[in-house]
This record gives sequence, C-alpha cells and structure tokens, in this order.
Amino acid sequence: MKPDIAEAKLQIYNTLSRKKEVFEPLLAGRVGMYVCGPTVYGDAHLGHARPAVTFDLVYRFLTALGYKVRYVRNITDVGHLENDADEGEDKIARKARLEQLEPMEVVQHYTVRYHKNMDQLNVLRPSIEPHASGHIIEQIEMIKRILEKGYAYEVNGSVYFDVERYNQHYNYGVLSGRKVDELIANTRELAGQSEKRSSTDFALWKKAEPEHIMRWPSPWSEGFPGWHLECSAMGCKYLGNQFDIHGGGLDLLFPHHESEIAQSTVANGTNPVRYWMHNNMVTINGQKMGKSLGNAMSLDDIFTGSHPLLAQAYSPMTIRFFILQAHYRSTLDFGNEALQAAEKGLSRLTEAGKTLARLQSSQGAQPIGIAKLEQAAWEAMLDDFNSPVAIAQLFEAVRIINSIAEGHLQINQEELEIMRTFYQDFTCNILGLSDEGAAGNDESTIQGLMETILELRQEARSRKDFATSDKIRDRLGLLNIVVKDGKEGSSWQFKP
RNA sequence: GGUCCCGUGGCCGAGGGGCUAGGCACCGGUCUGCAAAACCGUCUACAGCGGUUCGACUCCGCUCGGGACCUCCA
Repeated sequence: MKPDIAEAKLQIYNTLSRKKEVFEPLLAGRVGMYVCGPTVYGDAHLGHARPAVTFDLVYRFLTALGYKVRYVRNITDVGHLENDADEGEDKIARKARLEQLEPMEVVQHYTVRYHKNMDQLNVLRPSIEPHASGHIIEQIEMIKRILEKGYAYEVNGSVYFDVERYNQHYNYGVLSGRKVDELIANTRELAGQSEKRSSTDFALWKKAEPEHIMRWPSPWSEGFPGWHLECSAMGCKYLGNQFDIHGGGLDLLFPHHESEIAQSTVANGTNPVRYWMHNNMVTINGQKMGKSLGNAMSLDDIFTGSHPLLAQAYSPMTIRFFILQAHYRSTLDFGNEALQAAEKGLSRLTEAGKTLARLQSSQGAQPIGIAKLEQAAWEAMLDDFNSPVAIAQLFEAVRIINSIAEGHLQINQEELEIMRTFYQDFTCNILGLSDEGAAGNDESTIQGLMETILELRQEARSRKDFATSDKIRDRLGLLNIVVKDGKEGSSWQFKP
C-alpha cells in the first residue's frame, strides 16, 4: 500500500552530512528541488542521461508519495569557460565561432536535441526550465549584494568572490570537505598574472575580451556571469532563499556546489539548500568517459548503435532501465553484456505487464503475499531511492504473474488488484518505464494485422501445414516480430 | 601529491556482523510438431593479508587494484 506522506519516513542521503537523513520539507506537502541541467553546446551523452534519469526518479517518487513538487532544472546557455579564467573562452561562444552561428543558434539547436533525447528516455520535463542567459539581471543583482556585504572585489571590470574572507566567517568546504588552507597549498600558481587575490577565489563577473561574443552590460563591464552564479540566482528566484533539495552529478560537488553555497549564503543570509543529492558517474567498460579516451558516446550513438564500442543499438528504455537497475550513488559501468542483460530483463518485465492485464483471478485462491512485495518496493524507494531493490521486487512479481499464466499458481481477486496497482505504480509511474515496443507505429492497425496473420497461421497449424506456419513465423521474424505459441494460442512481440 | 569513494559469483548489480537480493548468461528438466517464451531446478561470490568478535563478505588496520574531485574533458 502506498505510504502516507505524513507517516512515510523518506530517507535521503545528504551530502552535507554524508549520511541518510529523514526528509522533512520546509513546507508540509511541498518540495522545492533544483537540479543542475546541461550546458547546451553539444549532444547529450551518458553523462547527461544519468542525472536526468536519477532526478526524474526522485521527482516521480516524491510526486507518487503525494508531494507537490516544483522541479527546476536549468539550461546553461552562457557556457562555462573553456580554459582557466584568465584566457578562457566560453564553450558556447567557441562552438558558435567554429560553426559560424549566432551563439543562441547553437543553444537552440542543442536544447531541442536535448529535449528530444530526454523525451525518448521518458524523463519528465521539469516544472521550470530557466536559461542562464535569461537571468542576467538576477545574477547582477546578486553580485551587487555580495559586493555590498564585502565578500567580493572588483578588478579591471571583473568581480571575484573572496573565499578567504568568507571562510573566516563561514565554512568554505562544508559540502566537499575541503579545507581552504589545503586548497591554497595544493594549487599551483597560474602561469599568467591572475587578477584574483587568491587561487581559491572564483569569478562572479568576467569582463569580456574583445573577441568574446557572448556579453551583457553590467555596472562593472560588458561581460558575462561567472559559472557558479546562475544556479544560485535561479534557484533563489524560483524556489526561495532556502529550498529542500539540490541535485547534480558528483563531479559538480566541488567547486560548483561549494561555491553556490558560499554565494547564496552571503547574498541571501541563509544556507540555501537543506538536502544535497549527488548522483555518481558512469564509466564505459570500466573507464571514465571522455573525449580524450575515445569512448565518449552520445545518446543518439547509443540509440542507433553507431559507436564502435557498441555491439548493437540500445533503445532509450533499455538505457533508462539500465540506469535504474543501479543505485544512483554507485558508479555505473556501461558494457555490452550488461546492456544486453538489461534489454532482456526489461523485455521480460514489459511482457509480464501484458500478461498481467489478461490474468484471471480464481475464487478462494490461497494468498501469495503480493502486498508484502509491494510493501518491500515502497520501503526500498523510501530508503534513499533504492530503485534496484524495488526492481527486484517487481521481478518477483513477474515470476508470480507468469506462474499464474502457466496455471501453476492461482490468485484471488484481492491480490490480483494489489498486483495490478503495484505493477502500474512502480513500472509506469515511479520508474517511468514505458512500453516502447510499438512506438512510432499505428498500434491499432498493427494489432489488427497481427491478429489476422496469426489466425491464418493457426489455421495452417491445425491442418498440420507446418511449412506455411513456419514460413509466416520466419517472414515476421525478418520484420523483427517474434511469434510465441502457447497453450492459449499465439502471441507476438517486437524483437527487443 | 592532497581530499574522498569503491573492489561481491561468467557479466551487471543490491545488501548488510549470524537470516534467498535481483537481472542476464550457463547447465539440467517441464511444456512444445520445431522454435521462442514461460515455469521448475542446479551451480557459483563477497580482492589479499592481519586484527576485533562466540561468529565478518559486512567493523578496524595494512597491501594490491580501480575511480572521483583538486588541471583538462564532459
């Protein structure tokens, strides 16, 4: 049974405390959640899929529990600096220059493609998807407040956050566990003459060099905001000075999130976030993904199988299922064997759903214990979103469903209803797994065609004309349709 | 070099001081005209070495191996 949100003890691993904590929203029944979104200057890859799916799961589960969630995920379209802050080039500006486009053309192009990929993965759109470039004013206002409070300084039209001063009054390192002294000691002095007073300081505003094409006016110079600022400004604007959950990849922990905390704390006078959540990284065949390693693959590469490391194409739902089969705080390794296993497992799960739909209950059947499975699945999700354990419960249900369909087991009406609710809640609503078997086709037409074909084949079989029945099956096989003969007649599915 | 994380069976991946994770593969069986699917069953694990404990894969230490961030790339 679905837990009541007033009673449910949702445990979230909070990076701030490095342990699981009981989740208590600031406002009863409501959750404000901010997640760092993509920098749109290239196609989405696995490194984008993991946080998107992870926080989609969080979003869906909070919603399933009954929370009203305002989910904000930004689009970074100002670009991070390509090199170090001194001679850096904006990633988007660089791409625009190379492709001879207006920067916003680059942004638009990749935003559209990102949305397409996310839709394919069945990742729900956030409640608000703000663009950094649309919030320059808010960012400038925030810088002003930080300057007023004396935690930033201006040099030659650029503004830097004074980490050492901040650290005297607060703790720069609460989140990442770093110590400012050690950071300074461990940082090589940059070759060029830095405008920064300390290597740990970071830019709030950068004056644009003449060749820099992305620029906005500000009190200090024509330039652009520093790369940590947008999240602070937009999080505050849409979720308030303090909100419940901030998510992102583990790679953003430092310096990005650490600096967000520092900026917001000074500007708004309060610690901005109650629960920090970080998803772990993905590897490919045990190796980190990176352009320099030659194993970077876009989601489209994966969906079409057009990467040399891939043995075949993997559907978006396979990728989603694969991601959900691991806990979000573990590293996840993409390999062909593992992906093929996920593909088959997902197919089994999906097929069982169809079987469940036509299952009949038997009067007076002994209890099987479906409620216990459902309970275990909810508890797994309440325990820091443990989707792999929830999925394990679903597979238990799959085994039971198939046994009933085989006639090895009987189920009473009450348990059948629990089973249907359980399956629907978890597979569709919480895990967000959609049946993509017939995606893009006119399903009812295909259903009709298939019924006819299978009927003809059945007739051939009844007169022992196996040459014909096999021919039909083989031809369908060429169309990636698998025919399965059972006691109750034949069924079919698209080859996974 | 600094800080932190991890090392589970053929592959992926949960778990946690004594109690079946799960998926995929493999093997045997049931069913089937054949096949697929499904069901049943078998098998196999906690990197190594010490320590704590009645008992450790689970806690502690060391060693080996891998990874993350502090550079880049995303």
